[in-house]
Amino acid sequence: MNIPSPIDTQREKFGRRVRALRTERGWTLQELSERSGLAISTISKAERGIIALTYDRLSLLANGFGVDMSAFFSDSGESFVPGSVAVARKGEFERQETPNYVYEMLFTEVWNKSMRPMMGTLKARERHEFDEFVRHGGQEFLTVLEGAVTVHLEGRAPIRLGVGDSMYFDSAVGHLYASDGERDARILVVCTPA
Amino acid sequence: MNIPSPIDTQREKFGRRVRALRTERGWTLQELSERSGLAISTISKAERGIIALTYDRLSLLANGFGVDMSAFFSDSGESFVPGSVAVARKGEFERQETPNYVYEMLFTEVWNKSMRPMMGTLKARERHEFDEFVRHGGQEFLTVLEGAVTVHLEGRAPIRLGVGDSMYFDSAVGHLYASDGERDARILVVCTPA
DNA sequence: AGGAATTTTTTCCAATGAGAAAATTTCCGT
DNA sequence: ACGGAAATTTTCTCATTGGAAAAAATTCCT
Repeated sequence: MNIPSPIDTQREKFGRRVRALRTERGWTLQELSERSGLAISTISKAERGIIALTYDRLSLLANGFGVDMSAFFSDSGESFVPGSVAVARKGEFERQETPNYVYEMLFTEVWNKSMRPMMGTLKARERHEFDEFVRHGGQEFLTVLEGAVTVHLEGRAPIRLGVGDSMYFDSAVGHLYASDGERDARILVVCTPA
Repeated sequence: MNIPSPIDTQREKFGRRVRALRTERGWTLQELSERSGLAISTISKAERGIIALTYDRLSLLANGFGVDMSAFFSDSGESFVPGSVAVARKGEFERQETPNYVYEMLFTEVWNKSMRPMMGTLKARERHEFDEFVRHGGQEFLTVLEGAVTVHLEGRAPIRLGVGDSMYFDSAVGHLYASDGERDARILVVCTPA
């Protein structure tokens, strides 16, 4: 009856997504059924790719989850499951150390994020090493949490930032951060991929 | 037969959107039919909200238009001028005030960024007003700069965050922030568009 | 206006989705 | 292992969708 086709895998993918959303919250079919108004059996079949939900059921389902419809389709890959939530407690970050920086990458376990946040500590120093400018795709947001920072942008005058100051720029522009004060500086950087 | 319901208006809204997408391109039903593989009559009915397309037809339709499925449900953005740099000094933000929050949007002048950073102050209060959950496309990063915050996520237990804690989640999940301590809380939020 | 070509809507029937309830499986504690 | 409760899948039936073709409406000529 059912000829295997790209649509079927699509459908199955969708089903897995729904099931992930549900089990992640620890809900049973019945609970989701009550929240969304769909029949238990309908959800069960949808999760296994046996049927393709109609638009209106999809809408109800999204409501039941308390998510926007687009959550089902956002093709942020398979890894960042729609509806995902991750919490990182202070200090629970993955440390990455270089002579001049200490970076703590946040949420490395959540793949395919559309943002890569990291906390950085810039070590105080008199004279800067000859760091290379960094260039990459995407855009970059930087804010200073403690201390003072000098941002060097290729082809521009250095920019001094104090606590509470922030910057937003195209990461393709060569860039380089340095602590400016006597003490170490703390910064929060968020990058987007190319 | 058909009892008028919120779903119907939903459905009609969707239909109008599809029709807009099609006429915008100057396509006839037939042309879209050939591109998508759906029958002319099916598209016609869907555009007028007579029927609710199933997931797989929706998928085909998106293909026909050459867009991602989520395009049906979210509005779009354009591009960020390559090489852009913007600096925001502390306090130079655009203030946006509500009874419970004060948000300072950063870099509002840089259009079509791939991130929307904002500094928020959550006013301390005993009992929270009945704020609606907020939902939108994209993903969201939150870190606490001062005070303590309780994050309410639809369908989940509230999450308490202290200074230095952070979260990363799918913005499609209904969410709501509240100050948790005696004092106002300061947070930094970065969103990506849908 | 009239008529032909094109586009959209309607009709009809086969195929598929949706839900209630029964059957099965999974998950417990004992 | 066993029994029972809870969760999931299957079955059965009815309602709705989806597509081919006919009917109606619109557009575009002369």
